[in-house]
Amino acid sequence: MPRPRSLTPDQLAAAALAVIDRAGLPGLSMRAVAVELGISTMALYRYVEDRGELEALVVELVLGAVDSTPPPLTAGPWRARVTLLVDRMRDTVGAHPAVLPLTMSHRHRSLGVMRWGETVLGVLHEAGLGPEERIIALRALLAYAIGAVQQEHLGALSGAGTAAIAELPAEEFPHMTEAALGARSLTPDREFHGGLALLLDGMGR
Amino acid sequence: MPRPRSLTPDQLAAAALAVIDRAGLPGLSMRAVAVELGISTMALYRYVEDRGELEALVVELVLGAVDSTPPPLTAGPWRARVTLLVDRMRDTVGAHPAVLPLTMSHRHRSLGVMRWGETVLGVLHEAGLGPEERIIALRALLAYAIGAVQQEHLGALSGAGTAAIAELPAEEFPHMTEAALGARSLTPDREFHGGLALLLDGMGR
DNA sequence: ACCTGAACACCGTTCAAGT
DNA sequence: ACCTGAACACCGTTCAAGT
Repeated sequence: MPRPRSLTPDQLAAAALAVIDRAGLPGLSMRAVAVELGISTMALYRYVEDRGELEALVVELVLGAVDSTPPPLTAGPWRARVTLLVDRMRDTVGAHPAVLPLTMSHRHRSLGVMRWGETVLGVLHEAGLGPEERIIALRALLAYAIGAVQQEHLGALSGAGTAAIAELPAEEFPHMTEAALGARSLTPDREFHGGLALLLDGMGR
Repeated sequence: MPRPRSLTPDQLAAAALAVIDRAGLPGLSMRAVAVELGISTMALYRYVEDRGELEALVVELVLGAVDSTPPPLTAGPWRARVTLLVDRMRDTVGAHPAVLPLTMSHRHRSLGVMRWGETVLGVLHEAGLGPEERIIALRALLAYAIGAVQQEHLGALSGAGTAAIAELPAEEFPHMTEAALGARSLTPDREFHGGLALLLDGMGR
């Protein structure tokens, strides 16, 4: 229905993302985005069917920014290259954690993510994984990356949550309290790469 | 601030969950929950500070339902027992996928999840993992389970997304299109357990 | 003192009234 | 034909008016 005029979808999404970065996800509204763009609220509907479509544009903008350049062979063995790719995805999503809930309400079919997946599959292919192994590995890597970013930014068991866990009754939660103590020195980065290493170990056989 | 009267937090949460299950997350409103309970809208504020607190109660209700009973030793080796526990978490979250976005906006400190984590750590302990290995493993399992459920229910690369991937230009996405073909016969269950097996393999060394 | 309905300040979206 | 502001039907929450 939109008969665009002077604004590109990317400009719309960038304006919405600016609103989100400034005022958080609750601050996102059609009116706020219109003000950000200096147009009337209703003018937004020239470009977008409804609010959901605007949200989808934001998701595309954020996820589409992931770097899918194939890591050079000089980056090391395939494990190192997959790690580099997964790190890029983590950084991409982690750059705008407030957008995370939107990725869940919009079945994104981001070309950027597709290209990233293509690159990952290529490395896994070189690593000698079979066809089905590659799919399972790719999806597991993506599931882990997304879940880990979520936990890191809003989860119960990581980061700030650790302190709360340490205060659980030790009689009922002996392992949890002990784990919380051990986690004091565990940075989010080491935690993320530790879990990723488990996945990569599993792929190596 | 609430000076509860006749309703328990669980009853509030159950009413809100009923609304969500019937009308979806967008259908959740203070007014709708009040109607569900047969009380005035403002009476809700006797039990709850604001809408966010009500949402948190829903998250607690859903996640708290996870079965944390230690799997009997007869359930098999530790891998099988961890798998059983992770499956339970997957089933718990998967039972109300519409609630998933709420788990992201509310740092849940669910006792149920804590108990589940305690049980998982116990099995990992018996499996011979060291203290830090156990934390990393637990968090990786949780990240994977959450991310996988999300992908399964709303993600881009799984389920219905596969068809769209198969239609990508094969020249630019040779691996993706091939993977989509191979994924035709890959059920969500096998996919989930395939990825989980990768993690477990990594823990086994 | 307690409860609650009207009211307020928002929201997404419709639509008629302007050009 | 195009654009847009008022209006509508919601929303969460405040608060004064009722008991």
